Amino acid sequence: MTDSSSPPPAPTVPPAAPSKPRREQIHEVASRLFSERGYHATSMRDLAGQLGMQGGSLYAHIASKDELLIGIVDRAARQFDGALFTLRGDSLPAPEKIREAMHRHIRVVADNMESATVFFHEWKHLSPEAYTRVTNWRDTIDAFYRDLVIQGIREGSLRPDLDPKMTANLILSAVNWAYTWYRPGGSMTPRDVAEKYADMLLGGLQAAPKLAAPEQP
Amino acid sequence: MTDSSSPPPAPTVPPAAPSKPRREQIHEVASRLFSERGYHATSMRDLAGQLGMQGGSLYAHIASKDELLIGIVDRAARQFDGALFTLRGDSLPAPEKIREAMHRHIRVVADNMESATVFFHEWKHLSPEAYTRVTNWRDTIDAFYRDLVIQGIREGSLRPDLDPKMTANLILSAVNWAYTWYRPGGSMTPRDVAEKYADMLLGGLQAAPKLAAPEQP
DNA sequence: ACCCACACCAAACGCCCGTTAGGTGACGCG
DNA sequence: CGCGTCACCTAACGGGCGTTTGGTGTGGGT
Repeated sequence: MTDSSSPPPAPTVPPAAPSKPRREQIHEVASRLFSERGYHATSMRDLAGQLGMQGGSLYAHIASKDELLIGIVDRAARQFDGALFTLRGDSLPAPEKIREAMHRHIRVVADNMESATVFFHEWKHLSPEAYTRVTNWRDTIDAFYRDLVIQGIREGSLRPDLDPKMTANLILSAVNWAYTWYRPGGSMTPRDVAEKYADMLLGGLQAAPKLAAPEQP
Repeated sequence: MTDSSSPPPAPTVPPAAPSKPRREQIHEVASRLFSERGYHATSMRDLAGQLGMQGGSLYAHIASKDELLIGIVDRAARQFDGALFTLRGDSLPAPEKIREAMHRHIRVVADNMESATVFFHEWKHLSPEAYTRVTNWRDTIDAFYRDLVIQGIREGSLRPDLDPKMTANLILSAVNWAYTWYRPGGSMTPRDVAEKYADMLLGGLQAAPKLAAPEQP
């Protein structure tokens, strides 16, 4: 912006500037429609109609309907990845790490309700390669939480009788299921949800932890 | 199976015996296909093919594809209802009641994996009346768990600082999400899953609850 | 023997699907 | 002005969809 000596920056054909807005608009609207109605119940003409164009015109910007789905699901997976895997290096005790992981996980869901919903509902309809890619990726997320529990048991911060697989399942149930009920406009932030969930999960629901003593004052 | 002492029960035209096996077969295969591929990705010709017949022949037994979906979803809802609402009267303390409810809930999911999957995935595609019916029904399930938590707080068996809505959400996350990972042939029975989940939820994941030494000895 | 209900088939209906092909107007550059 | 590019449109393609219609063979009842 400050240089006045150079010529206008190649206005003829931007050589490597494929970041046009229209393609992103299509992906955004597709996320919304796929999450609201489902992949197979959304037609390309529906999608085009929401963008004020005809069905066939979409193909000037995208290659196919499958490609749209793959793009949305991959994007969601990358969001989870980016949020969670920076935690691997941290040296927090396991309970804090679980709390933080739940917070980030729920935040990704909350900030990407539409693509997260598509991710959880439509991954079965991906093309075979994308399908196995997503399946393998999910296994690494499972392993992430499982390892986190194992670490906690080893360091003594988590109960030693925990089943790591089932504990990871329980944590994942809590954070994933949020896509069915969380509403971004509501009164709870993702942090609120994560804090409440982590408090309940780590501390337990029961009132008296183990008061073996007679409770006469 | 019916009765062996009475004469053959009106063999000419069973006047009100619509419980033919074929209709049930169709519903069963439809449950399987809808749960595996999704409602919109399953065609009536697919369904008929699995039963060794032509697409049009289905309509001698059923009225429409929508009716099939409604039947499957309603059946699943009735299973949950029958399992949970007999608990309303019981006078157990809340932790036992939560444990038992989770057990029954997970057992319904495990014993009806296919229709439960259809229920959780395809309820958005129901006809408007069935849609609102299912939505309202889900609210009553939410309320059931919420009331259960409120009861526990009142009677002092659950932590007084619990948010009943969020606690019910957490319990429902655990038991509902089971449809995504539970496999009936595996090593865990629904009871095993429910016991582990209830232990973790009620008792908490953390090792040392809070070594009771707030006062100086 | 007749009859009729039954379970199913073969073919078609109208409609919508994802996708492609060719055309049209606007715009910026030489 | 001429040219190319871009975003989009109109129209169509082949095919699959849910569903309907008019048979056809079979088997038990009278």
